[in-house]
Amino acid sequence: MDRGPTMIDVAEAASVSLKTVSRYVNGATNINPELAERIREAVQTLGYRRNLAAASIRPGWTSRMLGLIIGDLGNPYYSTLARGVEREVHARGYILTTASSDEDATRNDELVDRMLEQRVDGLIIVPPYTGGRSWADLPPPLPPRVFVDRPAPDGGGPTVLADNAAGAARAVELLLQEGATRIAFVGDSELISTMAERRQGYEAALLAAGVEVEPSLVNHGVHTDEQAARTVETLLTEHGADAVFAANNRASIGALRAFRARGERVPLVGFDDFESAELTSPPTTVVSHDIAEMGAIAARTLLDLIDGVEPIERSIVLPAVLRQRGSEKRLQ
Amino acid sequence: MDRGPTMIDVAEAASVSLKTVSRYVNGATNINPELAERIREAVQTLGYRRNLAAASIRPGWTSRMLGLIIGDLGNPYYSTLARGVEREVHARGYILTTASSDEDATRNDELVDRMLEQRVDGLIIVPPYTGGRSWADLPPPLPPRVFVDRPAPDGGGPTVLADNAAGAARAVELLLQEGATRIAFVGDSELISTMAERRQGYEAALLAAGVEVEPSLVNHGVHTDEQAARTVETLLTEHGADAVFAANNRASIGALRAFRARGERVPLVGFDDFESAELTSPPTTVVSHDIAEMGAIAARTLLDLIDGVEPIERSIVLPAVLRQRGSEKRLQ
DNA sequence: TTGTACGCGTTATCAA
DNA sequence: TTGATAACGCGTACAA
Repeated sequence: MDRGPTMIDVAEAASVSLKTVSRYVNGATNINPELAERIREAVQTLGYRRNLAAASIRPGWTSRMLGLIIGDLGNPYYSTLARGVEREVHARGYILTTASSDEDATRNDELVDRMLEQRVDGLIIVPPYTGGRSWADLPPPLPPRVFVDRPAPDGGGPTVLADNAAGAARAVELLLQEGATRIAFVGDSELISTMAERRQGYEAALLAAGVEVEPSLVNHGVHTDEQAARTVETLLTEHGADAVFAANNRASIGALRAFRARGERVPLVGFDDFESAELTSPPTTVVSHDIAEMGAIAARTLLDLIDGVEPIERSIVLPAVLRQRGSEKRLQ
Repeated sequence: MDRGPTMIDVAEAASVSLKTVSRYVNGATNINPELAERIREAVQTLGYRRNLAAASIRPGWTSRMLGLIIGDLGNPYYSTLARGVEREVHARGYILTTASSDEDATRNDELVDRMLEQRVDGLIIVPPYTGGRSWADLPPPLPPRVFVDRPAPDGGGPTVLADNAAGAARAVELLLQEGATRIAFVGDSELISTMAERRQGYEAALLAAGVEVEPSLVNHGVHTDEQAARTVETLLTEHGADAVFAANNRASIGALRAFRARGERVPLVGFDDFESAELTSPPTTVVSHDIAEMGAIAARTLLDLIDGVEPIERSIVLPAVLRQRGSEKRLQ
């Protein structure tokens, strides 16, 4: 099997020593121009390509590869985050290996192991919903690592989060201003930290306004648009909900489907923006944060960590902003 | 700097030779159970992790890493494709490094070089719109590689494509059936092969129906929704278009925006599905292909190639199917 | 079944 | 400025 020419081949072709080629390849300046030219030629004609894997096993050298583990690359939320990470990482000369954990803790741990065996210089991880190994139990040396979107697991590390509670409260306040009194909460499992926080924000806003929290209006465990649509339908027909806070974009889309099927809508505010929120009738109001920026910040934090710069804050929280588009209003 | 324990450390701790540890780690069966147990313990207590980068430089061994280069990870179209690739790749024990070329040929070539230096076992590439290096000019050995979504460049390799022309023709036929006679084409630059093919399908369908192709109705170079919205507005007010074929999803979204701004719509069929096509009023009819499946097929083709199995077909073409939802109809 | 010795492609030391 | 030689962590002939 042909593995391509090596430095030795180049050295022979250029009639210089191995070390001189190494110097040339690594951009050393103290090289006789004549030899440099011979080496350049040899590299050209042989089609030499350096072997970074071989270089990386030398002491003091690294792979200049980073690992990113997210829930699902196919989910626009995470791919946007990945894009933000990628931008920063490439700007600093690293490449990125990406993998989806499918929110499975075991799978997540396997991917961590695999990437560490591949000797990535650091990891950016969106922790799976629940469970998984504690970082405190891992054998040293622990790699530089940063957690995003959800709190770091036990023994974790620096974390970049969105302000879920404040964002949710902001959404609910808006619905209250519009005169709603029976605001439904529709979201995924409470075991997901973002969901629990958004739920807290929802309750805090209600309490602050003197509105009682009614358990029958709070719905967790909604994984798909279809489930969300059925849930919203039930909330409207059986529980007298007069507004909906959709705690993620699947819930928003489900609510919109339910409205369409019913031919009737109530005020709606969602959490997380989605591609065509502006195309719905009326356009959908959401609270959302800059996901790509969240990824970029996580990447910068990790790269700093690799360079030995400890982050000032152990946890960075990004604000969620309101994008008011009309769906929070009552029907005219 | 601590680089973690090596096989030598494990061998010493377990009082066995290096080779026995190597055998153990690689799952050889012919090991004295007693020694195996000692090694297991040593691995456990030392927290040994194998160094795949070091292993990969041995003859006959590889990195078990694959590279994927796409236009933009943040674009749902490509992230869906990436997810399809990832699924197959992980199932066969590989990890995937992903990178966005931003449709820049030079950037694409740089990424190819970097991944080859990192010694990936193969590459999956969405070729940038235009230009870039010819594969025929690259020095051997050329890595296993597969191209997706657009035709392979000069000297390329196996390719997985969608049937753009047939899909576009199908969309236009549907609009013709609804009685449209002045069907506008709205899409991105003709330099993008998918766009050129969709344009061809558009013209072929018109000609087959005996409808003349009118240049003023054909619009290339639309990159954003905003541009598309303005273009559609002009088509409706100044060129008497009575239907729109939107050649990608940005064009679809732009058309929907223009309709909303005007408070009036004409029949519309788009190419490529989008997240909330079912939420628009009416739901948007599209022709689309299975992007994740396209990625999965590309991945399988590459993995086969790595195993020495040449693909039967040099080019695999996936059908585009019609998802009829109502937007192709005239107003009642 | 186990171990010694060597090579993979690269960079670093140190003497020339 | 250059070059011989020794690592880096690992897998494998080949000998024991």
